[in-house]
Amino acid sequence: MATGIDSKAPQRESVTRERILRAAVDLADRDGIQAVSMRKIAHELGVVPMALYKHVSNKDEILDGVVEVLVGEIDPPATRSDWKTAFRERILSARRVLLRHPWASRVIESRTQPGPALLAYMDSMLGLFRSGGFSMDLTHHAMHALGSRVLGFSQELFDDNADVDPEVEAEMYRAMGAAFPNILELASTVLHDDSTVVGGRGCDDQFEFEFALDLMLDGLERLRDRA
Amino acid sequence: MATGIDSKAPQRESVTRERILRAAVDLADRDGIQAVSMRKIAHELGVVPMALYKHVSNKDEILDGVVEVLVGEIDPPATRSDWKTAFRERILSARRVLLRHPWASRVIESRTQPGPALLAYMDSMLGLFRSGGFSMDLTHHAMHALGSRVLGFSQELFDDNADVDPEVEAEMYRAMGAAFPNILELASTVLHDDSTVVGGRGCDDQFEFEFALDLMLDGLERLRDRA
DNA sequence: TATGCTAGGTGTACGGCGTACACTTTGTCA
DNA sequence: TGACAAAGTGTACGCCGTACACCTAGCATA
Repeated sequence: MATGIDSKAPQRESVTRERILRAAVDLADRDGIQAVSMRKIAHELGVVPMALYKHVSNKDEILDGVVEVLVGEIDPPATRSDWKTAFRERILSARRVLLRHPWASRVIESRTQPGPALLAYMDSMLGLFRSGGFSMDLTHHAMHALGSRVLGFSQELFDDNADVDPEVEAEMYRAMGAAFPNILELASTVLHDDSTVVGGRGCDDQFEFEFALDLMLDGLERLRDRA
Repeated sequence: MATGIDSKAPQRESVTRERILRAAVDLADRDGIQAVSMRKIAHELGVVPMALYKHVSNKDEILDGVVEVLVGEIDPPATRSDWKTAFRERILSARRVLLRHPWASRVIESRTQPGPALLAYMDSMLGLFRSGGFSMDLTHHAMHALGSRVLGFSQELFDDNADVDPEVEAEMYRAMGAAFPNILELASTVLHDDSTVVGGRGCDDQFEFEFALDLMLDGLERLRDRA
């Protein structure tokens, strides 16, 4: 009681690197990635923007840190499973993280150097391949081939999550019909098939993701066995 | 000579949508994508920033247009080839475009809706699958699986083009050794193997790209034949 | 020839951004 | 008690996209 450090008074919890990262994640979850600015993070913490610079050196460092936080949310690899199951499960765990944080893939893509958590994740994924009997060379190619899929996302060419009302969409397809017959046919096939699919959206993203993942894993396994 | 529209005086060529797009591409090629701003484009055209808004409605429209320009640079599909060769060649042509414009993949990723040129490209690629005897369903999954690879790029997890001097890099690997043994082993394998590779860099990106592409195409072909 | 419309270009301004730099405040220990 | 360092503040700069009012030149019509 003499020292004055008694944790009595709540005294407006002070800023730390960790609180900054948490605020950034929360902000992105709540208001989207474009809401993550030094000013808004600071506001969230009840502090002036420049105060953040006592704990991080710039915004990029915050984004790097956010990626590390996200990677930290991925489950550890299952022990006592064959390499393929363990690998697949871990990727699907990463994917669940990304689905919780829809803005995350954009942030990850924007980073240019991996931090310790991401390195550890990659190292562990490499280890799974090696334990499955893959040569170092093939493991290397495999990781490149998988690309961002090892983190649970794939780069779709355009975001079909845009919510256009079905009427407009139907009109669009009609207009496209003459010029783009294959797209038209694809659209009608997909829309027809998926009447039962969750959300009524065009395609089942989870299915497409696992389809592509298994296509790669099976192909890689075949290459391993051929050698 | 009476009308006054004589094309004698050069009279400082006026702004058009096309000149705006060309200026944007040139600017990105020369100074990087972050240099593409309304102000800089306008400056490039010898005009005030707000003048651009008489020809495009906002910056997003310019970026959409830039993507269309890029897609227009992709070679048309080879006629008289089997589906796989034609498909592969066209993707590699798209890749050449992206290598000419290293900033392009970032712009493409940032777009949310495809324009006419991209739709036409996709339609034609779908057509190649169909002509190769793929069902509409399998074609659909194939396009999802390929993702941005149909446009010639793959989303690498981090950009190993960062130019760190080899000494620093070696030190990094040494430090990593204990914590990330697999990465260390991979790095030494790759660095050893690639002493002859173009540019002396870590990996041969073109090889990795084609490796992954062929892995997918072969896998897809097998699925087609099984059905 | 005079009138007025229109397309294209201008100037100013606003609110956002990241962050450099100089400052005050606060808490700790000698 | 006084010094020092760490944490937080305030102001300012140069960027960004773009809303809005304005000006100007060229043209068709009366």
